[in-house]
Amino acid sequence: MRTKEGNKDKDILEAAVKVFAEYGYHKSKISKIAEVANVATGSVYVYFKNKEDILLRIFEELWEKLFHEYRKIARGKELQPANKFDKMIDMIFDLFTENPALAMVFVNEQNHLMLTNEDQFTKNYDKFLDEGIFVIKEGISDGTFSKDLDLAIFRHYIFGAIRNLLHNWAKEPRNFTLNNIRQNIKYLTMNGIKN
Amino acid sequence: MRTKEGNKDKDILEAAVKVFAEYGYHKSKISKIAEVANVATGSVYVYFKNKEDILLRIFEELWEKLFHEYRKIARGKELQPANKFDKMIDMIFDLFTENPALAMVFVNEQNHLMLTNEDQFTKNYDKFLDEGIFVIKEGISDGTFSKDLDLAIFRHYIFGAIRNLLHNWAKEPRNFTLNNIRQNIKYLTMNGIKN
Amino acid sequence: MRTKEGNKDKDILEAAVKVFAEYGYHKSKISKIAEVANVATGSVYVYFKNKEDILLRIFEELWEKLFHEYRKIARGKELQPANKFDKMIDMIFDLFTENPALAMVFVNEQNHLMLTNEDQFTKNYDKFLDEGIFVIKEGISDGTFSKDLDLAIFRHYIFGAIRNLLHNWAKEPRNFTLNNIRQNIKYLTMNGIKN
Amino acid sequence: MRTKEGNKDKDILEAAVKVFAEYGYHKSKISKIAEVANVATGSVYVYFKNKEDILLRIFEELWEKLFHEYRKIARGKELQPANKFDKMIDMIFDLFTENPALAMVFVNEQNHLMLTNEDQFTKNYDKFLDEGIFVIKEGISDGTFSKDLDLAIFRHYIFGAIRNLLHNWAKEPRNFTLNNIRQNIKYLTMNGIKN
DNA sequence: CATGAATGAGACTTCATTCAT
DNA sequence: CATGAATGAAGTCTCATTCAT
Repeated sequence: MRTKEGNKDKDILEAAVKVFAEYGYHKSKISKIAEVANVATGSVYVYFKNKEDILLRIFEELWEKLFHEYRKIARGKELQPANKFDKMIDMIFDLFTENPALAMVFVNEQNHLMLTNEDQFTKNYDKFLDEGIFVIKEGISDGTFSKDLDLAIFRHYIFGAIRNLLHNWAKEPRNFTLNNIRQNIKYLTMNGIKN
Repeated sequence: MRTKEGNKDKDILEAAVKVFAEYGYHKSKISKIAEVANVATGSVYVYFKNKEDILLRIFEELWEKLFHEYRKIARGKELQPANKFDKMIDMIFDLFTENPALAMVFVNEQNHLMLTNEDQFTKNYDKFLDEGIFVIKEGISDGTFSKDLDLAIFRHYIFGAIRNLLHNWAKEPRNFTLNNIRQNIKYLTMNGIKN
Repeated sequence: MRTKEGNKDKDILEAAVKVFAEYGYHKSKISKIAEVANVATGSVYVYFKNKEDILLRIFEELWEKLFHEYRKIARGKELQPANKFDKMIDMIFDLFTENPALAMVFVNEQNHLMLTNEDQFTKNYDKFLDEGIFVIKEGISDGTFSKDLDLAIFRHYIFGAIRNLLHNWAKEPRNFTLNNIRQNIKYLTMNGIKN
Repeated sequence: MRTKEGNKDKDILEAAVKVFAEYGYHKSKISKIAEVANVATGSVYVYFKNKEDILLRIFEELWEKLFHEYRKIARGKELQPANKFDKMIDMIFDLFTENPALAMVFVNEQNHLMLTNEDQFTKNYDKFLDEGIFVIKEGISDGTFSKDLDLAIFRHYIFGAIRNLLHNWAKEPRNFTLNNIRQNIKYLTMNGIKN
């Protein structure tokens, strides 16, 4: 047994991602998560208030990360809007390439959180999407993107498209090259929105 | 004997859509569905094998309907591919406009079914998407749509985009006009794929 | 379909014997009994008060029959006690040979009835056994059987032995010849009790 | 952590014997067993897979015990076959004298297990009976017992007789002296089989 | 009488959560 | 902090029984 330096916190979170990805949130047992994390069942409750709290933390860390990366890209001065958008697509794909299980959870368990923690959840989700929209607006201003775009709609459009492709990829990775997916998304979306 | 008055069958299905939409599949109790359907708890089991069977039947009826409509559109001789595509978007939006709860279930509970009934589920899902793809291929042949499209990817792209928009609309209908959503989808996608 | 002249009463009883024999009382469903009897579920309740009542009637008819046959043998003037005893063994074996399913029910479901209908049940059971004991007493009087016998015990002894053999035979008829069983019982018991 | 105080394992088993004896297997509720065992309902499922598993374990422990005792008697060198047989009768009576409820379960719930777990059940049951038959064979060899005995039949004969007497005694102990029962069984059977 | 759809009480079992050590 | 045995609330499903036709 490798000795852990006490990152039980993180171990549990990682285990939970794996387990949620495989069985879905509701069919995932705390005892299974604990087992995968190499931790006693009771220990889970030392670090997390309850089962839902685990899911919440998974998303929080995810939004946090996504938001910061997106913000960095969005507020950068060097790139053009089209390139920023391009980079944003890349960013999200890179993240989930490293952790397909995370993609599954990200895609499938959002609804559960929205049903019970709507406010807290939406806030983070919106902050992240807003950074994307920031870039689109920039592009509209400088004439790169069409000014007919309804941004409130576009944000869900692009997010839904990506989410669904990630889901299908994570479920059956051999059906698609992730790189191929990302190229197609860029192509389809760019054509869709450019002026 | 006590003869069937009305269609308890259908009543239960409709009640289930409402309840699943509101609470999500796992937090929906059979007793609640029965209550909404105005039926005794046990009666649910006269018509459905178990809880999952209800969900399965909801989707089956949905795929059935979607598939037939799509097939009719796809195989028609009068319309151009672009118009067929247009009509397909309309069709799906009309369906869910009439029944927002169905949209919620459609969007959120797919994953659960795929986890447990993958084969049966995927078959119907694929048949439906194939009809859409049929039209895209037609459009590629006659030069309407770009031949660079990767159809395996596009099908998930467009489906994901629509699904997510429907979800967000069904959750908070006042945020969007459905009509607006559909126009934007058509615009974005058409631009994205046209030659 | 053969037209029944309305012996639903008997049809149900016969079906119940078959079903109880195969599944045991508790796992037997009324609907299954009705199906085997070629009758609607509800009709069962036209003829029987409830499930237990069916079992009760099966035993009642059985005791009735056994009691009368035994009484006839016991009170006859021609035979010697040893021959009467012999005939009694034959009688019971003949009955169950014709209807192995009845043997199964007879053997296995007695306890259930005793638990809930003790008085009613015991009365009939005792009346039947008493006729057997009557013969034994006769044999003791005339010196055929040992006067050391405790009749209260012997009645359960011989009945248990027969019951268990019938059970094992009914379950796997090819393991034993019924005739062989009956000869052995006679031999063992006769030796056991004779003076 | 909460450590095991005492043997909940055993407590539940003992409680189950009492409850099964009183109500019969099917009418016994897990909650009742838990209550008698002074344990929470859920705890039962920490130690046993399900209700049937409890019954199975009761019988397993019983066969185990009976088999070992019988084997010890059967394979001993000091006693004569007739004395071994005698001791075997004693042994079984001593066991159930200490625990009448066990006798009830032993007698009444066998059939349920045979219906669903036939193989596993029969194996242990047969092993136990075989030791008894071993002694009978020994007695036939040395001329103590009649060589006309059909052993396959005799085993069920004697077992059924004992079972039924135990049942009737356990149900109404004041009707019989156990000692009286055992003497009569020995007498009847010995006479029945001796040469 | 006959029917079989409808009922709803009831029991098994699961599993998130607690808590004594 | 860590543990995992213990808990008990809660929900699915079964099926004997009823009853409107």
